[in-house]
Amino acid sequence: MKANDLLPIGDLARRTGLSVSAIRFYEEKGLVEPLRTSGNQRRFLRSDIRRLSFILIAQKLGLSLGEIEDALADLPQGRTPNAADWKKISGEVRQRIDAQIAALEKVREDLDGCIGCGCLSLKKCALYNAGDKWGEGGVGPRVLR
Amino acid sequence: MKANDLLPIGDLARRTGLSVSAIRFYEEKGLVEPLRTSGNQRRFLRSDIRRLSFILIAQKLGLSLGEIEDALADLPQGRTPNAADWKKISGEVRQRIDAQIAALEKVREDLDGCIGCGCLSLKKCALYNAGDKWGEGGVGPRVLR
DNA sequence: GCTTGACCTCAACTTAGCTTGAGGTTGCAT
DNA sequence: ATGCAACCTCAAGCTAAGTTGAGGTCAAGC
Repeated sequence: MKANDLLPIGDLARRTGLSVSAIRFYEEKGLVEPLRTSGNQRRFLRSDIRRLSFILIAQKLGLSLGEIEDALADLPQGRTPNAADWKKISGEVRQRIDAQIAALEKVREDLDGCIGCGCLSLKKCALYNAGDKWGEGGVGPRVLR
Repeated sequence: MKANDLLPIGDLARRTGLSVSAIRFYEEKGLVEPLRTSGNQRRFLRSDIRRLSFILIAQKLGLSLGEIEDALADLPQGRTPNAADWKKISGEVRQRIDAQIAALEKVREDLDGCIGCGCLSLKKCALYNAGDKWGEGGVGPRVLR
């Protein structure tokens, strides 16, 4: 087998499907903390493959990199995370999925009501009012501050 | 009752919860096409309230403004859309919701499998591979071109 | 008929999440 | 020992979806 398990950034990119620049960007954001060779090249742990895969998955669930960082804060960067570690943060993700599904089902229900009435006519419309609730986490017009 | 049903932009903003600047931005994008007074001020049809509400809803389902424009292309800009019009495009949205729910259920299922094995370890991992499927429409690392 | 709040345009700025490019260095295979 | 692909940093650019501000105009009520 290979002498040690440290991966250069290109390998990690190939194995995660991420671009090299994206991985460097994630490092900048503190999501991964690779080691460095004496010549300053990044060397990643095998466990970083999981870490990055997790980032991809969490992103697709709509979490921002900041939120992902928080979630990953529980995972020790030095130690290869074990099943219990993953179970914990996967559990958090699972809750998020459940919440999203529930929200979507609510929308669908409201929309079905609206299809009948052709409304979408504000104030009195369930869909419209629901909108303000499931707005958290959506895109929508930005309200700064 | 009021002489005619043309609304200035501020009224529309108040009634949709959007900001004035956002509505102007949507016009720029071709999502609404208000009339103009002789003095060049925008005047919106009542039906634009629905139109904008629909935009808000569709956005929260993760559609981009471009996709929303496509969906709305079926709605005539001059004529007040009727129940059948709305039914048609609401139907499209409903399908989208269904698809999203199904995708999330798939992820949840896979994640449950992964919690057991603590994997997330690529290639062989269902979650990882699923990722590439439900990636369409997600955020994720940008791949241009 | 004047005032004043609502409206107008246009340009520049914002945030997230990256990509691209320039210019230079490393490290593995031969 | 050397070639060259893969790596490095840093700055600038990009997209989406708006916001903010400057400087100016409109229109409705008194």
